[in-house]
Amino acid sequence: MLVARKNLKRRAPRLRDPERTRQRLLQAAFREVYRYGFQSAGIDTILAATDVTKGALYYHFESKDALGYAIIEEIVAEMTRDRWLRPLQRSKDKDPIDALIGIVRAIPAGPRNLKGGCPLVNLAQEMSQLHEQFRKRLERIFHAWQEGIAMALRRGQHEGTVRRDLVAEETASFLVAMVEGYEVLAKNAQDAKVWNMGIGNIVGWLSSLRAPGSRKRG
Amino acid sequence: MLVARKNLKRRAPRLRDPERTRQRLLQAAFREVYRYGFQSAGIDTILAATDVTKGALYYHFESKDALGYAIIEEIVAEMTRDRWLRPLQRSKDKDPIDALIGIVRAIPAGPRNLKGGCPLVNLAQEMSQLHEQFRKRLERIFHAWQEGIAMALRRGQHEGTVRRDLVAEETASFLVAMVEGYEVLAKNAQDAKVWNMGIGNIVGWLSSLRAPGSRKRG
DNA sequence: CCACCAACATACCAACCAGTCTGCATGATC
DNA sequence: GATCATGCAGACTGGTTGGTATGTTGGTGG
Repeated sequence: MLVARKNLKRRAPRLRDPERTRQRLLQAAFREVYRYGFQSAGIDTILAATDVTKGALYYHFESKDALGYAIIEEIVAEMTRDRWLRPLQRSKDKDPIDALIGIVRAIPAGPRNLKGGCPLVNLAQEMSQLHEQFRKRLERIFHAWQEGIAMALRRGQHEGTVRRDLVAEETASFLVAMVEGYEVLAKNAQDAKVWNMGIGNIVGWLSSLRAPGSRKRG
Repeated sequence: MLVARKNLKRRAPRLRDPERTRQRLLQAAFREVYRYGFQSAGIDTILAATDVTKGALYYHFESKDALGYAIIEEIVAEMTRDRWLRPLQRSKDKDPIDALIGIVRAIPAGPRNLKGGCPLVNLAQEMSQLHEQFRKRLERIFHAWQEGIAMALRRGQHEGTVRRDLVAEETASFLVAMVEGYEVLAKNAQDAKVWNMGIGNIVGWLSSLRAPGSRKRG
């Protein structure tokens, strides 16, 4: 007598908006990866955070690795562009030191960022030694970041606002290292004071890059 | 008629040296954790790298977490003491800036360290937001590290070799952030040139901490 | 020489994991 | 209005995971 019941309870009317589904997946996956790391982020956990199913995920992404690549190239890279490269582009008529100080000061110190640290560092630390495909993609971001800073510094050297005795690429990498380093310290301390102290130190160092005779700090 | 055969093939004469067994486990676990991260390091993989069995592991360590704590407190902490705190102690009669420059220059840039980065940063990045017990133990190390540097700087200020206008704790944390930051960059780039450039930048910055009138770089 | 305990060895387990497979609804096309 | 590809839904699978239960030694005190 057992009638084979079809137990397919539709959860919601199908969206039929594949691009939107893809974006939802990407965002949820990013949050999970940001929190637990790529390796420890579970596919099922990601799906549970959305109303998307496994079928949809593997329709849009070939594998978990492919999902990771998309996170790096579409979300993490975009964050760097948004926070560093575009502001540097926008302030092409200003003193680059001022622009950099403004950018560093604008990095949010809210509890979320404090807890999770910098997504770029997180992924790089976890994956770059294990997975060459991840490493290459992450390095592109680091490179673009440093190159953006270096370009601004070179312009400043040309315009006379930045000391001419320093090598732009080296100084740019130094700034990146400082930011990333304090990001690590603040994340471990889970304390906004650590981060604010770091900002202060970095800003002070940035000021020391001004060309002698250039405007002093306002 | 099936006689229950005892299939216990002894692998080697029992060592009967529990402390040695514990150390072997710790070292193998450290290597695995260093490579793959704590969460992704598998118990079975660790055991496969030694000739120790699961029974022995769970005799010496209550859980995987306990094993992680031991790695932090007995291996990672010891590395920091060995590389930073003891050299600073030993050079109590020297200029602390010279001592710090020597220490930074002595950080190995070989392919192994380059690949894996700094174990302290690796663990902190992975665990500090997920697991309070890990975070607390790691923070103790960071704190001791910074405090060791700060003490040396204070002594230098007292003796007149270090600028008096800087706050020792802040400067110490800045140095730590720089080292950790370049550690991240070098690990991602997988390139010794990045690390050497970082050393150069850090040494240059350290030199700028000398008190005016104090001996110039030799 | 026997009891006992530290120090393991090994089989086993439930939970979880990334990934697959089959099926089905829906809008576009002819 | 039949056909078909797109865009999924969801059960299932083989392998791996940390952890446990139970057994087995070698040394040692009595």
